[in-house]
Amino acid sequence: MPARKIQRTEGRTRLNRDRVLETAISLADEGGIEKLSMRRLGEELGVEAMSLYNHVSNKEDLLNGMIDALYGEIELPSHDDDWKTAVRKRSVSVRAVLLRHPWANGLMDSATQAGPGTLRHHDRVLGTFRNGGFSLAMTAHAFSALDSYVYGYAKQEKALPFDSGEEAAAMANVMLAQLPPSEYPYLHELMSKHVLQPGYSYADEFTFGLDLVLDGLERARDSEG
Amino acid sequence: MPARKIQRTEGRTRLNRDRVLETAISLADEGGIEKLSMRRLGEELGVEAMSLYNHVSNKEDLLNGMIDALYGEIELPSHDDDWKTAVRKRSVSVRAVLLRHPWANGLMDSATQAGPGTLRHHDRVLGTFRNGGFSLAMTAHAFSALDSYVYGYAKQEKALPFDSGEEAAAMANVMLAQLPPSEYPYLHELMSKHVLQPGYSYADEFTFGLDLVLDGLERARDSEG
DNA sequence: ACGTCTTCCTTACGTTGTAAGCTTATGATG
DNA sequence: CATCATAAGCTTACAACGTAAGGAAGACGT
Repeated sequence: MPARKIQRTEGRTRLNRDRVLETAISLADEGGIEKLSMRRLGEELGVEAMSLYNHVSNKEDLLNGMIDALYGEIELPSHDDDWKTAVRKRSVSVRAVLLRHPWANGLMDSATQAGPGTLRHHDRVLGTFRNGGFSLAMTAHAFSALDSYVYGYAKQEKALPFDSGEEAAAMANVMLAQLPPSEYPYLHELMSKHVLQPGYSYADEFTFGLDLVLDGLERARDSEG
Repeated sequence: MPARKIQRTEGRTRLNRDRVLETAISLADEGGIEKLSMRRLGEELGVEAMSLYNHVSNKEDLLNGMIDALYGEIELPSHDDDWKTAVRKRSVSVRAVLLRHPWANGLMDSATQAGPGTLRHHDRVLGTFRNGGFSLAMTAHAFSALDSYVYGYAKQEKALPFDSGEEAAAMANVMLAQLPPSEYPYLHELMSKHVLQPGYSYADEFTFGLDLVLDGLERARDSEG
């Protein structure tokens, strides 16, 4: 069947793992993770679904690979900065990546196997704390506390039905109208007198908590026996 | 067909939304969220899958209902405690609930519609901050920072392949052996000299970060203009 | 040119959520 | 008690899913 040969020669590149992962990521970016099926992914790559299994052992492996690829997008902490600004920049970058790929955070729960990108990233963050004068135990504390906050924030941010902007404000107004003020007085107060106020944006909460954690870590490091 | 009537009379209770939600929760607790299908849930309740749709509008509604039911398990902040211990107890309770139902955290991303249990819970937490002397803006900060940490921690805790115990230590040893020390020196150090040390338990990291956040919030409240 | 190995395709199976339409049980009204 | 509307349950069916099994076609070392 020469038709195939022509097609190949006309620029249809061969499949490989990276191309599969890349396409899977942009497919998930566009339509959400639930739109990513092996069949649709194959279609996008001009290939039958089963052909993907030559480069990925199953769907779980595909998802793990996508997560690991994403860790490569995160800006690693720089050696030129002091620990605090280095770690801070990294954290801002984590949030940016999770905003760009909203499906990723939920996927990391099921991602059992850490890939090389993930390990490299973690190693550099740990190193930044160690070289910043943190003891081993305090480094463990810091790593846990910081990333709990960062990933937790990203999770909340995604779950929230509002952040800012016209459309979101309209949505928040509808929510507020359905909220009995007598039953939920504090929620009502927060929504009407704060969230719906002009200039509010949930995105701004990120740096507050981030600096709170970073300052707390610095204090904990300094007051360590 | 009298067989059915007898069966009913013999204690086969009628279906209702609460019973559906309860059973779905315990099914997810036992076999993980991926084992929860409408067919299996029906089977567990002695009913065909389609019958569930009389009490739940679709699977998403079922999952939303499960989440809202779980919020009812969380210990609400008590009015008898000062804000810090009240909120602290609540946070410990959140973590306990998420440990009891490991599938819940990942589900909360997709839970668009907040139910009455969820709203009630949030309202009480907000009220605790307000009555603890937090301004409206600072309450928003506090709520965001604290819950980001708490839910983020629970997420990490579940994703981690180790925490403590014999079995986990064996797992960690295998991981360590596969970790090239030259490429990941800090990870290697942390694992061998800290995580694998007797007495280590990742669970202990929770209170460190929790108190760090709470102390930070107190300081922020006091230094507010 | 030939044999081997990889990549891709075809077909098929069991499982999923749920739409459509039917039957049976329940509870109010005559 | 008889009747009848409404709610609750069952049956069947469909499209989409992940992937096992095996065949065909291309790439590549010799």
